[in-house]
Amino acid sequence: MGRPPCCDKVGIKKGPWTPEEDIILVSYIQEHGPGNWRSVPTNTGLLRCSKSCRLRWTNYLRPGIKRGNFTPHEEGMIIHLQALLGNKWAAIASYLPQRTDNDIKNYWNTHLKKKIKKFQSALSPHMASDSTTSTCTHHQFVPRSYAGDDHHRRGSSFEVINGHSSAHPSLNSPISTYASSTENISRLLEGWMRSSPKATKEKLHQNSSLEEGSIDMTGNSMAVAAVTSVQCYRPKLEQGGGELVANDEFESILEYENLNDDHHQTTDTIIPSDDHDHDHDHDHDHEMKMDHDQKKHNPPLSFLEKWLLDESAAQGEEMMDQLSPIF
DNA sequence: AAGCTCCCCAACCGCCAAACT
DNA sequence: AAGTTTGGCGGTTGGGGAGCT
Repeated sequence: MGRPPCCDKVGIKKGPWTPEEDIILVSYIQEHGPGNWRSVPTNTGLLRCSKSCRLRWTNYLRPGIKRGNFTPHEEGMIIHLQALLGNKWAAIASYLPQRTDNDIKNYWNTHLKKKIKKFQSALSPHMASDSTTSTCTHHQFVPRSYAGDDHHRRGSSFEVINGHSSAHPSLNSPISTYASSTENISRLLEGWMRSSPKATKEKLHQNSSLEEGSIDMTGNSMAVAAVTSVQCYRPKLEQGGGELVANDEFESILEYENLNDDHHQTTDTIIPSDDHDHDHDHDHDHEMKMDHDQKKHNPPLSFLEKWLLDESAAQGEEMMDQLSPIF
């Protein structure tokens, strides 16, 4: 009955991933694409459970990921979106294409929560009780409690277009994806080499499957395959967006959304059917296709999405300006 | 230099809906 | 239809680096 077990519990390695493991995983995914995580440990020989492989890929190795150095713009967006959506990190991450939900969650817990609390304390001591259910000082958005709200909690922040999972809108651009993939692994190895040159040398000798050529794979040749396996997705507001308790401004936007629901195409219908049979020989045609593909994978944002991004950018920066003297 | 504390973040854990047989 | 596993999510933890004494 049911599926076979994803992996045996005995002999499963835990803890930090080594560069060797990363390279094996990335190479495998570049060849086979993300998904079917159950078969990854078996096929790669990695002594990791499928879940660990998936997490490593989505949170660290996946192309297009930017790490650290959150800009004021991003900070503002996170604050804004957290106030709007609550601790829906996956949903928030869908509006910050280069960031993972884990990264945003960490940044919120380690930096922003404190900042907000401090800010609220400065404004009014009684407001600072719980920043996770906080109100945004600019918009007064009060998200309902998401705890126990399974329908809302399990809502996907991505609309799957091509039937693949592990989606992220950052994958909309194959070119940047290519660069980022190379960057991520190179950076990883660079750090590893720098931190322990001796250990690196020893490890390379120990692992016969990792000849120097394998390391070179982190360069262009390695990432080439990644381009072909890139999947395209777009962020989508969760169905439960209407449940938000909002101020007048926001309610009017929701009304606008509702009014336009009948006229809006869904994500599924907005994507034109596959037209790869067309002639792409000429450069012009190619450019046209590139443009078309970009539009196809980045359909126009809904009014709410546009508003959110615009407002987040503007208000976020404004908010950070106000916050800066306090910190 | 050594010891201590604090902080950050990668990775794990547990839960749940969906998928699968 | 029922039982089992996967994939995805949010919460939490602990190793290690940074800063302080």
